[in-house]
Amino acid sequence: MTYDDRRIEVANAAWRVIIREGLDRASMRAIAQELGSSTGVVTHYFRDKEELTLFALERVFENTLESIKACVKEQQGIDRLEQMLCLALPLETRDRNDWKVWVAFLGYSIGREHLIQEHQKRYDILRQLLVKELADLQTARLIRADLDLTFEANALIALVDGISTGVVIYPKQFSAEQQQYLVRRHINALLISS
Amino acid sequence: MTYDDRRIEVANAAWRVIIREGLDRASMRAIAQELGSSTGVVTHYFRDKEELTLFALERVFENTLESIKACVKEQQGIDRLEQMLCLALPLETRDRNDWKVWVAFLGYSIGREHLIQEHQKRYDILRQLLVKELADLQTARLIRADLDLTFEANALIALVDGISTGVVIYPKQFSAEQQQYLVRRHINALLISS
DNA sequence: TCAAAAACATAACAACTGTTGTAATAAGAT
DNA sequence: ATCTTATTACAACAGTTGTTATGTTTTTGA
Repeated sequence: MTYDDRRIEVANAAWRVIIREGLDRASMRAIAQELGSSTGVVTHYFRDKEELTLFALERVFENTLESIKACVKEQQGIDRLEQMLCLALPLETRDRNDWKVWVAFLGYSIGREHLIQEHQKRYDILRQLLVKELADLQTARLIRADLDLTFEANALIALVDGISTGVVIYPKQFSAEQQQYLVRRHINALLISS
Repeated sequence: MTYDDRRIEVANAAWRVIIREGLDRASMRAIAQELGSSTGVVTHYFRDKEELTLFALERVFENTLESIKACVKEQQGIDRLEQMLCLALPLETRDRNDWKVWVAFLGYSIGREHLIQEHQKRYDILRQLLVKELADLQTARLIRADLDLTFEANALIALVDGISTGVVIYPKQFSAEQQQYLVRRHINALLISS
């Protein structure tokens, strides 16, 4: 097992503790115990706690981002945009855990300006991705030409964010079909009215 | 000053610390210092920390809920629904602080099942309010008759939640006009298509 | 095979946490 | 004025936290 693999194992342990106990209760000792080792391991692979928790968050983000980017190569047109958004949604029970970590970090960032900036960075990446996607759809004349693409990208992020937060709080709130329907309905409002 | 007034003063101090330092760093001592007194005052008015923090959250919720209910008596029809949702949004810089507390609690609830249930209770209240509102609009034949009102209420909550979270993370993301526009556009999709 | 390095364990540190008990003070009523 | 009660202060408690330092074990590489 390589250094990086072991690092990821530690981060995964942190990931599990955060989901089970909460971010502020994910102590070094709790993470080490979850990993089945001593705190020495944790401190050996991560300079301090912040580096560890940020790495765990980065992994959650990067994982879904990659699955989104992968989808881009397989789909086309409006379906592609819809698929991209749906891949970010907690359609399956499994995906809900990633969103739990995300929401935990969001709340943890209140009152910590540098963590807020971390989130801004990630939202920026998502926004760029969506703006690019919307621009393609616009040149293909599939969505309206008078749209403010940055604004619409933000609106799509807010849509996914709102749905997912609701599902994290109360899983039965939206079924997978209902989540997809909301995305479709939102996108429909962007289409060329013909 | 009555007992309840003083209680609220303590809760307001907690509210300020949560916004400034974060929920997990809002210690009894930090709150007492913000209040300009000793921790004895804090423990005197609240059994324990959870009672205090939940009271602070309840106040945030109750305040916006009351302003929403007040608006109900002054407006009518579709405008009323729109106004209700806009009152929950962080249109002004001031409102953002309440949303910061809300988001902080949301993240803090991850891994704490009883806090999740607290949030469910509050979402239930909002949902009931919106379902009732939508039902009135339906009987007035202002919105489509084939809508699942509970689902649509949840969708509206998700909309407001998503927008507000975005604004908390990056205030310039949505101007007040843009927030209102998103609400209007969403509502438009519910109208009778004529 | 053997030294060098990486990986892990353990313990101690100081700082901070919520809570509790006790004492001091202020307010109000009799 | 005096007794009672509400309010506030302070200190101590036991527990937890992140971090650091110092060992111990294991692996690696020549």
